Amino acid sequence: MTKDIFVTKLGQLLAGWQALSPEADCYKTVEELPTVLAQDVIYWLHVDANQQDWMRENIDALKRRDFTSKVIVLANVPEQQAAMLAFERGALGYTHAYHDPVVLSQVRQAVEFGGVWLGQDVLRQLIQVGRKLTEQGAENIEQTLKQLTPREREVAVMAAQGLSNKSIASELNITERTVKAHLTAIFERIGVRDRLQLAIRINERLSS
Amino acid sequence: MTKDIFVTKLGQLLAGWQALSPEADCYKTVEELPTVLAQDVIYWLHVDANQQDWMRENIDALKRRDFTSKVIVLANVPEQQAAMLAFERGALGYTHAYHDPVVLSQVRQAVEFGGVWLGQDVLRQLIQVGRKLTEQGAENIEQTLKQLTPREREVAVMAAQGLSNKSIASELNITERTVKAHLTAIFERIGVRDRLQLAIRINERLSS
DNA sequence: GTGCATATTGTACTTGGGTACAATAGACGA
DNA sequence: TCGTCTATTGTACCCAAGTACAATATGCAC
Repeated sequence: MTKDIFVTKLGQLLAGWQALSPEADCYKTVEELPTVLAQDVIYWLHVDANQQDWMRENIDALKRRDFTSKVIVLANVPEQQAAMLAFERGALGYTHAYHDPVVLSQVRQAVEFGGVWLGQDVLRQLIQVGRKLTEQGAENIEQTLKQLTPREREVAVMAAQGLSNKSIASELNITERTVKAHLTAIFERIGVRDRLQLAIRINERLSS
Repeated sequence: MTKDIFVTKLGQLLAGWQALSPEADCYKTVEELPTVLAQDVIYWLHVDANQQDWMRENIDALKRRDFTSKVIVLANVPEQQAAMLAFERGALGYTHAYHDPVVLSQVRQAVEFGGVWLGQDVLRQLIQVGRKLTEQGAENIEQTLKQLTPREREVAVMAAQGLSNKSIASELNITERTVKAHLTAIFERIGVRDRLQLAIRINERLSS
């Protein structure tokens, strides 16, 4: 059975949380947590407004302890910004701290079964910006880079990041001349005329 | 009580779906659906591999009928691409068609309670690309460009698009020398050393 | 009127990027 | 074995980009 562990500065469970999980443990900080824990644990991290740094650090700490641990963030004041930060650091859920136990149970189950939980607004925002990048991005870039040999790919990416031929050369332990040779081949293959065009083409949607 | 309506080319419910919702209706196409329906409906759209167009059209059709309708996509072969397309069109869930009824029930509840459901991999991809755009993106670029004079902004953007000094000059009806002067000022102000760095900086997060 | 910011242009110079000729060597499949 | 692909390097050359000296004109705030 999955165990719930709450981390909240309050030092005790909110009524809703207790209803959700009567036998849950509760700690004030991540540091207080015992080093050895059961396998199946869901951590509920309670976060006040304007504590994004604290949240991030604590998620990181939990992930360090056990990379597979499942973390759900309970926000007093849910914000898209914070939500995305949370998910980026590896949280699997982000929801309102004062939600109905029914909803919280919902969130927990989603996470328990390997899914994630987030509000529609958060998702919507992610979708809008995310899709273009993945659709044209990943795909097109891959398509573009796939035309190149492995070595050329290295050079192409480095050049696109703004490195000089000299830097690339010393990075790859080859001469500047060789870098130039690769670049000439790259330009030809990709169909651009110089490294600036290459950078634009590659960075266009790569920003992953 | 929420009603489940399945749309699948199979013409009948899979065993798992039946277990999930014994009294669910089932249609072969969206067109077959009766025009008037109960309020609380969750549509399950069953999609084969390589049918993204079909999926998109059907989600759109369901949304047209009732903008608030909740759509969950059941994919025979789940793909991130398709998942993001689905969410973009307004779907609230995307999962494997042959998942265990327990999981499906999970998905349904999440959607029923106003959440969404998606796999970790999909989310992860969205987060990575999405966050930067929203956080640093538009904002930082504006911040960067705001340091420049109007004329410099024009030049900066054109240079970042890969235009040569000569092109920019003729485009703006000024001499190449003037373009260079602007660029020198731009580099100084922005804190980059050449037009490639400028392009990277500007294109970095502009793609929104 | 005196500064200050903006926009414009000139000449001369340095330098990094890119191309045009190359050549050499290893890996690998037909 | 022979040809093709990949990776490497050399010399010489051209040119766009950028800098180092500038100067000039306009508009606006104090």
